[in-house]
Amino acid sequence: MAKKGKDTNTEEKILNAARQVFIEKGLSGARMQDIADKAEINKAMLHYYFKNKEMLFKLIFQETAGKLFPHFEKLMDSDLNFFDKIRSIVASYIDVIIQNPYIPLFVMNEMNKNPEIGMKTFFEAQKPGFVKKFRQAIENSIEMGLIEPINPIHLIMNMFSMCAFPFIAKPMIKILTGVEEEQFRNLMEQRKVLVAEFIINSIKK
Amino acid sequence: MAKKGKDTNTEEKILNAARQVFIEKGLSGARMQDIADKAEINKAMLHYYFKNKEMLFKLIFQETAGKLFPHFEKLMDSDLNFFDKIRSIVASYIDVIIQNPYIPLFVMNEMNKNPEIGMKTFFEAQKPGFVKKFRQAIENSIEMGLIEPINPIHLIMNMFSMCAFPFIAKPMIKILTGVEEEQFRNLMEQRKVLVAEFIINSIKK
DNA sequence: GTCTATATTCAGATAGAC
DNA sequence: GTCTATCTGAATATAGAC
Repeated sequence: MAKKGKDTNTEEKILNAARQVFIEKGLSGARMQDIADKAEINKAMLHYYFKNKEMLFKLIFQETAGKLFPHFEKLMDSDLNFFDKIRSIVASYIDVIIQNPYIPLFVMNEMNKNPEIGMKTFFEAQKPGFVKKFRQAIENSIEMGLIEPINPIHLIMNMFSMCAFPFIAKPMIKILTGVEEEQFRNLMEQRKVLVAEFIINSIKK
Repeated sequence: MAKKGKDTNTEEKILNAARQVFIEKGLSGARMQDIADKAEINKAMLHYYFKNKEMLFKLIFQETAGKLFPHFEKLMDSDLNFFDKIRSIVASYIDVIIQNPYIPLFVMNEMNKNPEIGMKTFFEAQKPGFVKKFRQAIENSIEMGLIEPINPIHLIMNMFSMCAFPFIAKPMIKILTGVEEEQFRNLMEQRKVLVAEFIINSIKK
């Protein structure tokens, strides 16, 4: 609570540096030296503050994965109608990813490559209640004749796919379509509205 | 041309082993020793047949990336109507991924992490003509009043997102929804039809 | 808490016999 | 072509002075 600069103390500096390096390079690609350099300290400090590379990684991973499903549960509890809930989730989800574009690939990749590193128990604890609530909302909407019948799991997969995948596939999209950085950003902005309407268009009766 | 077994010669054995290891662990996570073990030879052989790790990786990557967009160009040239083209692409694309479920994550991840390793030029050469043809087909369908106006890039992104992303997110999907391996396979089978209809439902006039 | 120097382990690559 | 043994460099981790 002293200086309150951004990188107040050494621990903060390390965590900030580790976050950048791990998210950019992944666990196996990251180098402790890179983290030390970026934090402007030396390698020995890393081990003073954090037992080893794995511990440091686990911290960063769990912190990062926690950002993946922000306030969706509150959103599901709100009194918005079903379609507006979809609109809100899509918009805020894409917005989160625009702010942190590397997170989806980072999380998905590490979950595939390092299934043991505690992410399973982490998510099982975290298991966002919003999934259950979302499934329920879908089933209700079907019963009420508001939308066409569809397996809720497919609908949820479709939604998150269209939100997250373009960021994962960004390098390929840029090559295949010829869009540049700024146009890509514009496209992602558009998707905050477009994806929701695309979904609603498809399921509404 | 002698034995014609599956792993006839050493080179084949190495390539098969390298393919498995690289796709599972990625470039930075793969170990030459793992490849040698899996190929049932020793490390020295790897360097006898392939200059170094990078060369071997580049080969595997390009071979693998080449599988990503199979015969789509032929398909676009066929005389199927627009909706049936979508149905065909979705079905055959998901089918390819079911056969090779790790490919999307592998390719996307390495393109992000190792943008220099020649994938850019590779895809610019390969640049599947089907994208241009697909865009054209979408624009035609809009002009003909067959479908609602939509930016072709968004439509293409939506389609490939829904096809590929569930495989990338598989570990998370299994945790969040509680589905097991076999149910997951069933879901993916269903998507060969479901995704196309979901899209068509959304855009048809 | 922070640093320099060093230990240790691991991984990629090579030499050289057969 | 194939192997064993070895070299070299890199990366994680630790010891110990300040």
